[in-house]
Amino acid sequence: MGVTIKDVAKLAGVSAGTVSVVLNSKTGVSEKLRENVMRAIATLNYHPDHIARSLRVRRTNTLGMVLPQINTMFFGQVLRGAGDEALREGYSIFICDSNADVAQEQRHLATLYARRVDGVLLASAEVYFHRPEGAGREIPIVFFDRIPSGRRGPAVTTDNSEGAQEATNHLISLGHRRIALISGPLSISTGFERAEGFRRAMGAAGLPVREELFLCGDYMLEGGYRCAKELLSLPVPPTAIIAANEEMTMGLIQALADMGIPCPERVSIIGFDDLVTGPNGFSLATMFVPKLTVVAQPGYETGKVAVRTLLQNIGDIERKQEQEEGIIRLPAELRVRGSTAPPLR
Amino acid sequence: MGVTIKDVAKLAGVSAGTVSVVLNSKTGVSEKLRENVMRAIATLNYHPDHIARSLRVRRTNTLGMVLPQINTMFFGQVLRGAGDEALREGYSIFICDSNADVAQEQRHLATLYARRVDGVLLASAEVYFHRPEGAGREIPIVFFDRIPSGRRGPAVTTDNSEGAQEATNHLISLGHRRIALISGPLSISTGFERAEGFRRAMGAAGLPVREELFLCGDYMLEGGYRCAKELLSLPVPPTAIIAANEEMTMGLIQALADMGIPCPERVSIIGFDDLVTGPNGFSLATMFVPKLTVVAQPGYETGKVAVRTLLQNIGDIERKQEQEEGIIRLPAELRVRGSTAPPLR
DNA sequence: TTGAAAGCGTTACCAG
DNA sequence: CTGGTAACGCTTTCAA
Repeated sequence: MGVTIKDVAKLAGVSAGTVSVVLNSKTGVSEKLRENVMRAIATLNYHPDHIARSLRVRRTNTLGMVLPQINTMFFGQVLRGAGDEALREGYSIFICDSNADVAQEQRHLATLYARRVDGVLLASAEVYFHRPEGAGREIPIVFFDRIPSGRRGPAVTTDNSEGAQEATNHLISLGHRRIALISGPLSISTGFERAEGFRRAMGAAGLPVREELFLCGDYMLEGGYRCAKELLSLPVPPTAIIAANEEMTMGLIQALADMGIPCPERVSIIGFDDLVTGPNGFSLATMFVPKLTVVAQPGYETGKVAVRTLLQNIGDIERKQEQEEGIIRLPAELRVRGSTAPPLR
Repeated sequence: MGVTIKDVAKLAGVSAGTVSVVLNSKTGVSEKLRENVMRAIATLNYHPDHIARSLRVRRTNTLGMVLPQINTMFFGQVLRGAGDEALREGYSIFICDSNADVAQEQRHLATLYARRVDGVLLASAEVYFHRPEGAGREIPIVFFDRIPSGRRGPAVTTDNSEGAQEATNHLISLGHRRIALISGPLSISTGFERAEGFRRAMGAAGLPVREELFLCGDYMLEGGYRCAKELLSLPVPPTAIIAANEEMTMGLIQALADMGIPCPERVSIIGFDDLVTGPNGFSLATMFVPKLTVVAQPGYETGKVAVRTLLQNIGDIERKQEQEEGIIRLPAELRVRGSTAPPLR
């Protein structure tokens, strides 16, 4: 069926090796020969077999990406950034949704390894990362968003601590003192760091972090909803609430609506992530009433930088150079909108 | 570096071919031999090379998916459905964002063909589809969401006409007569079909489709915004507006907000697509004020069915059977919420 | 039931 | 600068 390099060689009256040289090296071929070969390629409509090439050169120009949730706005942005950068560099990406499940993540990783991807982008469901069982070979990994302990390799994430601090400081400067955090799991790096930024800002302002105002959610909508209800049912409820990720922010808003608590009059809220959708960077946070004050994460940039870092490391390994191992923290940005206001009285 | 099938064979004291048989056929191997080989595999930590295997068997267990916009709620759902189904069947998916650009789509398709994917899932940016230039081989394609004319091969999409009819009928039954449509491009099948459903419902009710109330947008937020403003600035504005996709719905809502027009008091609105995010099927449409009445599309199911159909066709080709060529229309569902109400007076 | 050998479509090495 | 030949790691005949 398929037309191979040999067919081209035959038609052009040269050897297969020569065709390969024409195809792969810019130089070292007489102009006449090159034209000859190119014509044969065109008439036969030849397309090199990427699989055969991969087998031979031991490089697939393929990346694997596994993340805990494919259809959220944040990861949607990451996907775009990663895809754009990969395309630019001639790489394709296998995208795998682990469903935040460790077993599924392992399964995906095993598949990716078997497929000989050149590198992996990983937002791991695991708290402590061990390389996939029996990978055989070492494949460069770049962690993004959440960074498991025990990792080896570079990571790119948002400056979560700084972002949470800014959010908290904003509330403090508005005059809030009873500020609550619906935190993510402290076992996940982003959850821990955001909690830590919150604590630091509170501490710096001489405000106590009351136990009943510091609730750990699970990064899921339902958890955020539950925590919000708990907070708002307190004898003395908080005057401001920060939710530590996009889904819990929705839960929080729903709880407010269900309980009929006006925002920002009775309680100010800040979400994490700007709920950006579509290619033009439109924020859904502006469609809520009131418009949501948020800490925006640079999702697109995260994907882009993660791919760039991974490609860099792949290159370094080939050149047997030292690889990057550090954590790259992309800046978060507080976007003040209508959901935050000074507390009553 | 990597441990190969030969290493396993050597350790187990058999030939490479035998190891392959043990690995790939359930039967025809003595129990003792099998155990022997398996032990060798375990101790060596051997993992078959998927690339080499693909080259030999001329099948990659890989699918390509190209879509015009990766980070929208609708396609996010499709991605999940497709990914889940592919995983179940042992396939991996290359996901490619064409950015709704024909040239980029062609580029992606060429890459996918070179990589010898077993099949392609395509939400095409092209109105008239031609197979990618010089694909060499015929690869099965399943179209999803939008269906270009000139296609060959099956397609799965929402029952757009029916969905638009239901939406229109709902408004009519509420008493609306001046109903406007912010349509998608009529060159795109989904746009055309939704417009057609709208027309049909209006016709059946004996209502005219006024020219000034039938605007063609571009499926983008800005376009929806512009159309909405135009409609609402009319001397006699419509009492109800339907927007034909998710981004134009946002544009419509924004226009309403900017112009300070109360919904549903002064104008009722219906969006297309339910803005579902996350794994639990949570609809963002419920977070707007008022909650949005929408025509929901079964995005997850679309992805799932598309993959299933594609795999079916791949199998049929191998068995040299006739392949499916029809259009599968998944039902749309009207979800009535707060943004639709009877017109004033 | 098992082994040997011939490819799958490339690229890389080594002669000429 | 070009051609032949040997891999790459696997599966699949075909014999034994």
